[in-house]
Amino acid sequence: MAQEKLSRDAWLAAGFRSLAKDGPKAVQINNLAKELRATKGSFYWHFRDIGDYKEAMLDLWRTKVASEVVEDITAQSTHEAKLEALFSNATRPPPPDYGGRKIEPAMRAWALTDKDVAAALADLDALRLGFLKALFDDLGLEGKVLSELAYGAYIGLDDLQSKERIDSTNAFALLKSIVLAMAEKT
Amino acid sequence: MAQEKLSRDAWLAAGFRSLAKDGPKAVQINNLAKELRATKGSFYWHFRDIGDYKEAMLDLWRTKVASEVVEDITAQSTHEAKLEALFSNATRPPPPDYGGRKIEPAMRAWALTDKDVAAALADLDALRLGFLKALFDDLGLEGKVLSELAYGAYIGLDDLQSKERIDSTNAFALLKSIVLAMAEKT
DNA sequence: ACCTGTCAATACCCTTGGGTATGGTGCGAC
DNA sequence: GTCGCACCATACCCAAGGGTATTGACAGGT
Repeated sequence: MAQEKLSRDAWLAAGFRSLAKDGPKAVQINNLAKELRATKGSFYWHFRDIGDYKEAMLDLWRTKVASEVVEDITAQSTHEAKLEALFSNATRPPPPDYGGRKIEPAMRAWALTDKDVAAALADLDALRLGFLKALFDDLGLEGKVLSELAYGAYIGLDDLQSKERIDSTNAFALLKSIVLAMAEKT
Repeated sequence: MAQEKLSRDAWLAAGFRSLAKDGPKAVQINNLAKELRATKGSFYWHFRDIGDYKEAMLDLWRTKVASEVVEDITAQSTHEAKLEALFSNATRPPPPDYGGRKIEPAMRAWALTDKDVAAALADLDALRLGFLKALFDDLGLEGKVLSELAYGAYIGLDDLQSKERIDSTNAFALLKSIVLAMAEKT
């Protein structure tokens, strides 16, 4: 954490760590600088202002962290493999450098007070919900309502897990078995 | 909203409205005063400082809004009626004066940056999870994991509903039918 | 050796928000 | 009517945080 030259990515990673650790209001220039043992001088070299920084965080999050679940699953061929990939992805947290498991609840919290974050999150939600709906529809199930339930459970369990000492693997396994049982009926 | 004399409760209600509408960082003295067409003079008459105010909000929320679901359900006698009350409670939002449906996601967001809110929320989570577990256990189901899944879905759907244009009633109905089907198997 | 571009430290300014002190205003009690 | 208290407005102070300007350190190329 104490290196000679700081990079844009180093500042962004510090932002994700702080966001995951202490919530949206910890994403402050002075705070990040202290984390990196640097000063604002470096920050304002790499970023025009804090809006620019936020934008960069959202871009990085959208592409590198959040959306790759979809790509992971579309890579699979059979429906069973897709479901498998879906639930294993739901269980596996993002890399720690991008905030780990706490990053998404923190982003959703941030969206409450920041319109840009809210917009990015709305895009992601629509993407994931549409994707889930299509996946469940292909299985002959009621995609719309089932996708909402599943995604809701995903969000809520992530939030619960980030606050209380709860492991969501069992809950996801239960949900998976439920979906499988429903799919077999058709 | 423009009345002669302000009461402690009026300030608190304004806090809940602001919290639900614009997130945790909208709960500021000047902002609340503007909402109530008053000034800080009134605030500091009714409350010692902002910590005192937060404490009062949490107390009110804990007792009047959040916990009454549990009481609502324990009032029922049969298991079926309890389940019915559970899911109808999950669908019905809190009164608008206490922030309506958006209040709980906002509280969970607030918990990320405020230790007192986090503590209150942890209590509530433990209460509800324990309650759900007991209820499902009584039905002969795997209470622990099922309660986590159900509560996770509750939290997530609430959050989704507060951000995107989604109605959670169908998802809850589906979850309810799933629980009923599992209960019949025993 | 020197110049140039990259990167960062320091010292500021300005706005915002919590907090305080003090001075009103209305109204019931006597 | 005037005293006293509940209630609130006004004018401040202070710390924090975003933003800017200036200066300095170091490297690579010539």
